[in-house]
Amino acid sequence: MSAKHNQIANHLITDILDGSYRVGERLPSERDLASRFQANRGAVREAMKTLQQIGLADIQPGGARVKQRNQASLDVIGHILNRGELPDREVVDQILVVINNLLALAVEQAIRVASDEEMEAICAATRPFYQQQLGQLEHGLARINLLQTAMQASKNLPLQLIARSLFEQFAPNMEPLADFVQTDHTTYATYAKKLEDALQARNTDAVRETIEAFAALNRESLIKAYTAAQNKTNHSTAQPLQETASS
Amino acid sequence: MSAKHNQIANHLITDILDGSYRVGERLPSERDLASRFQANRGAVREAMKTLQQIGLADIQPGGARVKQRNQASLDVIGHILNRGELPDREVVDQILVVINNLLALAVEQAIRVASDEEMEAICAATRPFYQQQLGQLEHGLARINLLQTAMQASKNLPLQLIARSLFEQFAPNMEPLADFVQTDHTTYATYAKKLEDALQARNTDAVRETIEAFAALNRESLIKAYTAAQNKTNHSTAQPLQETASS
DNA sequence: TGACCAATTTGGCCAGACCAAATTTGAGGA
DNA sequence: TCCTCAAATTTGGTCTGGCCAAATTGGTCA
Repeated sequence: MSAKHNQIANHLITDILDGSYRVGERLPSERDLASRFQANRGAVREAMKTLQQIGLADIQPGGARVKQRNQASLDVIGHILNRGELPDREVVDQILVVINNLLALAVEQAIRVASDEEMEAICAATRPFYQQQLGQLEHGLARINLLQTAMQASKNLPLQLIARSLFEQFAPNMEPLADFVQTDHTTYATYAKKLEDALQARNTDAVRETIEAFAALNRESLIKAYTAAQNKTNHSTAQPLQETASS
Repeated sequence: MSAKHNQIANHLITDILDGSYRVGERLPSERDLASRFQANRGAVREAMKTLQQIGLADIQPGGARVKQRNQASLDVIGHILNRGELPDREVVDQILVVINNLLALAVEQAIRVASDEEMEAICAATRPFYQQQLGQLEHGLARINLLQTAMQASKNLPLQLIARSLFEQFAPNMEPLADFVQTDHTTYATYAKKLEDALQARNTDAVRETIEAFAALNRESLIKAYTAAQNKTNHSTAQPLQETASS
């Protein structure tokens, strides 16, 4: 379905991430790979370029060598999460930590530089949480909207780019867990109200505090989702239905 | 000197960033570009792939279209900073904000998860600032070292990747300003001592506070550096020497 | 005017080839 | 035996020219 060079790239990325090649080791030559994948060297070449820009390989005349994971680009995250049935718990947890912090920073910056209209937009984004009865899906969308609105208002380009890159790699890979996530809407509503108050008071400390509360909430539901998902996949290898698991 | 596809890519990136192509507009076809740059289509192809992965262009059968700046990858930052004689003040300021926040987060996480040895490593990284008489260059290296040590200790992969990507695009582009930066080593030393105390007490709030103080200091010296650099380039178009400019 | 279909354009891929740089290898010398 | 240095090979970078499928475009017909 996807382009051939993407198939090749994904294959190589998976291999590298799985540890099939050690750090510093030389990857097979382009000609070699071309024959292995039954592809033209040009296609392999583009795949290699992907690896290079993702930061997994350092490619020079003489050979391409595998780089260390923590020397890679932010764009590896998606591939790291993509391995296995469920995304790596630890990395997901780390991402949540970072995203929450970025959100806090965005709001903090917004308080400094945003216009009244933009601040109002953020406040408006908090209201659905306690003014409306949201379904699981709508709740997720509302959270995304809050994040985006805050990023917009921060007027900080690097911050926007980071949040966007991170989120776009994060979100699609959380799909396998989606059915097992059960958000505590009530507590969320309480915190949302608190957040709006803090925003309207332009109280940076209170904002950060509230967002950390959100973070704790998210982490908690994540842990539950993981245990639920793991139970499901252990009991039946077939399709997991949306049965509810309680603590 | 550089590879041909890089030349082409850089040319196109510059054009897009300069606004030669409007958002949504179609870029010239690969064959067209190939003849313009007197290059082979394969080389152009690789250049286009670079644009795509940087997130500046969306490339499909039928044509490649320019994307919005805030939809790009984090990797555009370097190219954005690279335009003009001096990097864009605003973006540099935004990057400093983000980096300082990431550093604070890293230390915060380190306090949570790092071993005593790793915490000690961070503390050790703060000492050169007040135990030794550092030159301008050594001072910069010490700051980099502090950042890296903290990132290491945070054990947060996404955080490490973000900080690394951002910093590696940031640092080389600050070269033109390097001669005009004069750091207040004394104040830096004071804050460094405070930071170490906060670290040893594992006091998250104090850490964040201190790092914000660092941020203010950096921003201040940045502003001075910019005014000095601009005066220099205005007065003589030739090589700027390391003359000292005071407020 | 608006919907539909063919011709053209465009990206994706392929085959085979040449060059320069890096690596590997092997021969000669200490 | 071990080291050194040059030749041979490997490898990435580029080129020419061509075919295919999808997207765009333009013209035609209702």
